[in-house]
Amino acid sequence: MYLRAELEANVQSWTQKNFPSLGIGPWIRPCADPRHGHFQTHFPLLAAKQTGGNAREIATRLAEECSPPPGWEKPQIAGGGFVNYRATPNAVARGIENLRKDKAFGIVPNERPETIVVDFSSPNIAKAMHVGHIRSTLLGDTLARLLRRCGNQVIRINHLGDWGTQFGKLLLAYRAAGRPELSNSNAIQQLEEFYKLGHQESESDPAKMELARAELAALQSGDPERKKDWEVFCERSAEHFREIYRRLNVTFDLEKGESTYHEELPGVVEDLLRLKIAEISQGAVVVRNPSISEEPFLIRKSDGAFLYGTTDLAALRSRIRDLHAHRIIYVTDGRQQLHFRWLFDTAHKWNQQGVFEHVWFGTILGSDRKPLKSRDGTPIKLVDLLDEAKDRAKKILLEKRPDLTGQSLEDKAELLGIASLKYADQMPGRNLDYVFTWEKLLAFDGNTAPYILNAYVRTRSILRKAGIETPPYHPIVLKEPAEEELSRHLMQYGDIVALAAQDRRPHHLCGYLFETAGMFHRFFEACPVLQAPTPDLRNSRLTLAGLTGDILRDGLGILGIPTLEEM
RNA sequence: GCGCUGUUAGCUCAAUUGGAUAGAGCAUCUGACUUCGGAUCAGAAGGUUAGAGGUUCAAGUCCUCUACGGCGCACCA
Repeated sequence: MYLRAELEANVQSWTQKNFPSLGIGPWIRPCADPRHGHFQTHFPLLAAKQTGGNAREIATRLAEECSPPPGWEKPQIAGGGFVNYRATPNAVARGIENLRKDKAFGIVPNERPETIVVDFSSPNIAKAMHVGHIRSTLLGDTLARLLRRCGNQVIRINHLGDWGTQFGKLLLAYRAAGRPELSNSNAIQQLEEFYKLGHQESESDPAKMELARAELAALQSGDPERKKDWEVFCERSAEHFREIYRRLNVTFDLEKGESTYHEELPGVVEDLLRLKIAEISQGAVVVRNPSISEEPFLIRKSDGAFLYGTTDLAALRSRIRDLHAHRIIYVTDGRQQLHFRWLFDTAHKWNQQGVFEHVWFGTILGSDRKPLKSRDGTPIKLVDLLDEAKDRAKKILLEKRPDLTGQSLEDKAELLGIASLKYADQMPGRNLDYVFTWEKLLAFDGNTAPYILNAYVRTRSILRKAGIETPPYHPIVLKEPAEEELSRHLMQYGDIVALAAQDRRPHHLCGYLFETAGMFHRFFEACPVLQAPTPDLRNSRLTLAGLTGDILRDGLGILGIPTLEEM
């Protein structure tokens, strides 16, 4: 319990006793303006509104009857019914000493942990990953880590697009070319070209379209030769994905393609028909719900083929039935909102017991403000983006660190480039569309990963110079405003992580870490550590610097950004 | 047409979910150091939160309307 939480507990016990009908809060939040205090509550205003009482009177009672924890100043009443609180430097120092001993840095696990499936990334077989995949991959990865840190059991799933109609066109062109060997180095590029060829041919020639359909049907009914081709496509694609995920350091617990559910699809549709959830309309099988949309949700085409939604229903059921998920979180582009409303609505009618969430993010747009699409335009390949990130980082490193050469230069460039990319992608709120520019995604100045990493490096450098291996535990003494402000800020870490997890919005954590780094830089200017005026102060500042470093590393780690000891 | 979503400083974004005087970065200008790592810090300037009404002690945030973007609306995923 650190600072806010201590005060929260006191205030809650008072509000529970005096105003039980208002719920349990939380009531205490940090002051936006430090002149008012460190923390504030506007509880009296809410209580007055609900009970018809007088806000200032309630504020007075709260201030007088509910004393803050020891070491806090007397609460002050302000405005129409705010109560402001201020912790003394001693109380702050004690809080930091406790936080320093807490291996979780103030992150409190859920009281009721859940098994949560996070479904993210989901690239398509036989296609290169491109910028359109980056947000789902990074957001899903971070959410999985956030939810796990909050005490849940998390299952990360990559739901690969390995069974769509694109395989008919791909097989058509591939087989027409005599099923050539796919080279190790650029198998994906070859596959993309075959697909493009098959697509063009079948779009311009109805007979070819029929052939493509036949290829797909043959594959789906288990023709051995086509099955074998398809397996090669999958294997080669997996190699490509593995390399990207290795560089991004993203992992999955399960990689299950859509093909996994192929056999279950007829049963799903029959089930829904039998339960009168679905009906036949114009030869197709559909689910209706006018409150969602006039148009129905299609789960079987009139030619008998199944769709995206059918596969998703089967996958959803499997996650509940086989993985015992309480909650499934789908991380995709916002354009799929309607699809997921239909999916969740149908799943509930189907009596699938669970909580389903669509965590969506804005579309990545090209410079023309139109979505970057994979078929028209030129989507930037993820490999190229990662390489460019590394190159730009290397240029800056060569300026700042001319002593670096060889492998250590390569390694640092890779780390810094990808760190910047990851941070830039996660820093804006997730429901904004964003226009893709190299400059924005690969910035190294201002609110960026290098700024935060530099603060971390400074914390490590101080400890190194002091001859200390691991961050120490010393009593905390706070003299300067900069160190007190930093200390109070560090104690908000747990609250911010909880907020980011609950909201499924990691950008809160980005903002917090940026502020933390800024406060540390200010502390660094204002408070000499190694040359501190007294040994007690030196020890205190060493401890504070160590703890700041630990929290920066922990927070960046949640965002999937590794730290480095020097840069 | 219906639905979803957005519009905040020149640009890119925040704002603890209805709280007090809307904050950062970039760009511009001015300062600080013979550095516990300058990939830093301090300061200046920059705003009718798209517009108009409404709800209330309090609105960038909620409601209504308008304008302008983006997206989605049966056999693609």
